[in-house]
Amino acid sequence: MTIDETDSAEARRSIGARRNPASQEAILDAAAELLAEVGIAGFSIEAVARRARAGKPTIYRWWPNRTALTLDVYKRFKTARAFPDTGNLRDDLIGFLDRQLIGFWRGSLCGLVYRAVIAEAQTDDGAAAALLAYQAERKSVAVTLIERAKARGEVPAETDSVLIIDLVVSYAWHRLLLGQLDAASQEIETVVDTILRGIKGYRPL
Amino acid sequence: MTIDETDSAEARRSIGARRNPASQEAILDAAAELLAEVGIAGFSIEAVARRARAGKPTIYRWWPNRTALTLDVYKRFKTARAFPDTGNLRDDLIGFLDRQLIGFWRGSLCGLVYRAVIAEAQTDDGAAAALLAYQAERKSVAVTLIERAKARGEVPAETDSVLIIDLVVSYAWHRLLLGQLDAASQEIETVVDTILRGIKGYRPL
Amino acid sequence: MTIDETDSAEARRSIGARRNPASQEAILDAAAELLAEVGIAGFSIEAVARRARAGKPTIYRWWPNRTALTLDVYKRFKTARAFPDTGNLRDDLIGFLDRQLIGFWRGSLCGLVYRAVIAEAQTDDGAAAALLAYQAERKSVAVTLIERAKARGEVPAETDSVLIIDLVVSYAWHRLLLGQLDAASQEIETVVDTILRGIKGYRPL
Amino acid sequence: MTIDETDSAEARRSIGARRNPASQEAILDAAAELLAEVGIAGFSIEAVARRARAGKPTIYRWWPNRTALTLDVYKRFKTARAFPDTGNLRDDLIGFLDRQLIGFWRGSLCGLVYRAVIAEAQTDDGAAAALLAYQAERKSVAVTLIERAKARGEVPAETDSVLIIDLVVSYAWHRLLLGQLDAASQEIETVVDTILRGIKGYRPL
DNA sequence: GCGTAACCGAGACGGTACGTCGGGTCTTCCG
DNA sequence: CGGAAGACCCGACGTACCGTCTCGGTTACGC
Repeated sequence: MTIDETDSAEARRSIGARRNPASQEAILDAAAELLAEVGIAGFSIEAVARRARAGKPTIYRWWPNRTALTLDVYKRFKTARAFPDTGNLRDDLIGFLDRQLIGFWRGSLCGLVYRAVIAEAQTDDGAAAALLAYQAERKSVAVTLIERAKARGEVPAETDSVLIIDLVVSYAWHRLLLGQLDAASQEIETVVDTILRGIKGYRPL
Repeated sequence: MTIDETDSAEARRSIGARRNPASQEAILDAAAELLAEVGIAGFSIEAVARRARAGKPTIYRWWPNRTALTLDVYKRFKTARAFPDTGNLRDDLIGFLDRQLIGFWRGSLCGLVYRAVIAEAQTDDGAAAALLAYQAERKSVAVTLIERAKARGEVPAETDSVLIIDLVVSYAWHRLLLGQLDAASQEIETVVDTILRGIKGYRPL
Repeated sequence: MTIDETDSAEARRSIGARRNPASQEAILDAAAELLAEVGIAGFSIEAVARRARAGKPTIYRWWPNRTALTLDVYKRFKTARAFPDTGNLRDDLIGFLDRQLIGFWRGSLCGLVYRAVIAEAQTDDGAAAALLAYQAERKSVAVTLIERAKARGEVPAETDSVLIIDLVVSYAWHRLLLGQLDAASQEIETVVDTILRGIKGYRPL
Repeated sequence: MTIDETDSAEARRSIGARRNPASQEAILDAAAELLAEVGIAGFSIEAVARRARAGKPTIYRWWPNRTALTLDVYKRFKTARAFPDTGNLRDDLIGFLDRQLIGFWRGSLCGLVYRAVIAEAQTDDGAAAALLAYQAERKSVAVTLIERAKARGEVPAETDSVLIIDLVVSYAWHRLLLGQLDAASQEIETVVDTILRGIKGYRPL
């Protein structure tokens, strides 16, 4: 973890009439540490301020509510991860599920953080909006996978790209929210195959 | 709604050294009403007690925490809903999505309540366990849809019934949690078709 | 202490349509024990009922409120103590202060209990009334000391007996309520002498 | 009463990172009013907070418990009252009893408040210590009455000044705690005379 | 000799208050 | 103007007792 301890540090002072990056760092660090240590419950603005040696108003100045902060912690961890073009849709989607969703959540705090964000979005309208916006942006990126396949002639042009991505993401969310990421990582290929080709041998009556 | 007003009722008394069903009813009623009126936020034990004209200790006596109460409210609404056999899997699944999940959540408080339960399950371990158990039970019922199709020869015997149901349920959860049930109800058929047959015209390279 | 343990005893049953002395004993025992163990604070009807293995209504049936119970505990300890006639008022009053008030309170739980009663009388009207009645009764007995002295010709017939007793009792209360019984027992004789003869050598201008 | 109504006032805001005197005033005012209106019972932190439009935490921030608050209310009322020198001990003591104790308690809330303080001192150790300290300070002032008389040659130098004051104060407490201040104010002179000269016509055997 | 009345234990009930925690706002002071 | 600090009001948390009530069972007394 790239978190440097700030507990015993000298209190940061203002650096004049502009945002102090050190404070923002300290706050995000503290938030991440808290999430790691005490989990979603017990993650409060108050606790973050205490640990970061920051004033609550400093937090509220830059993040309108707890959700925004949580989401920022999430984004911070979400290093830019490209969507490498494997040349075929199946492997693209497998990689998407594995490295951007399930595997990514499993391997870091991010699963925890994202669960927190989703939970808050059920309570808080602002959080819901923020999450929706974030979702839309992420999906629009993921949709390029499908568009690439269309360009290759792998799937027809009239394919509903968004729906396909929705199905993939929905599956990942479901597993995340039920704490079943481990099981999920076992069946990624099956899931992708099902979404691409449907039920093998399906014979409608 | 099957809720009869209890606000102006005479205060309930103890009926001796055992649980007073009227109180429990009033508490669950009040909880449901509150969820309907103010949503998940603002749904507090304190508010429930006020509206139900019940003492807080009476609530805590029977429900260890807010999650338990919320789950009880959900179960209360979840009337037994059958899975009518339409004779083909496609219509079965459409009916499942429409009447048991998306449409059901849209048409009542249940969507709201379920969102609350899922949110709390991210914070509270007990809630998570309760939700998992409930999920497992519901899914095991839904799986019979697939099994019926297997018996009809509609799908091969080796089809992973649970995965199919998981995909369907995942999609519904995703829409629920993002507050997109209305949009979801428009594309139920497309979703089912995709899950059954995959991407139409998919031509793997 | 004459308290026999009742915790592990078989629960007492009703003995028919009359007061069960065993229950009353157990309740008073439990109350006394609690006062001895946890002091005035933490002495609650609930705790008494638990320890005595009695139902709360059984307590409320026989004692209208906590104060009445406390007062009964006090009376229970207050074994009949006569006012032996020493033949002169000074020794009578010294004995009264020493054996009925200060020394008596010092040597047992009674000081504690009486402090509790007085404290409750400040809050509870019923308690105030009960205490007043008890006071009146006790004082009327003590007044006989003065009447005996009148009969002996030791003090004039027009002496205000009640006032003299009031002064003696007031002094004892004051010391009790400030937790200064130990110091008080040292100056009993001086107090009595002052009350009987006033300030020695007082020469009004 | 010097209490200005704050019920309908605009809610006080924070005045920055330091104690808001307006809040403290409002809280003490509310406490005094409550004591005046509903007496010692029903005087709760909760009720004070409600009436003062203050948060409970604000009260607990500055007063560790109810006793501390009650004592502050008492001190607030205890305006500096001098001990005018009448030139003779009898009138000095009568004035002391009448204006500093019995009459003072009768004429204001102070009797009520002081009863509350004494009651709480029986339960709470901190309150007991505070009361003792207050008592000691008050008595040390009152003792000057006797010292003045000594200087005048009215009483011998070896007179136990503290004991005389104790007797006077004890009598006042006793009447206060039994709610007999009205009766007490009738017999102030008799009490003082008895303390000064003893039982008139006392003839020890 | 049998109903009935009062007692007993138990414990749930609606309440009130407790003392604590956190949310989000505000203001002061310093840089 | 930014940032630390911390007080402010508010409201919810979960707990402890209060005094009342009803229950099922038991026993003694009176008809």
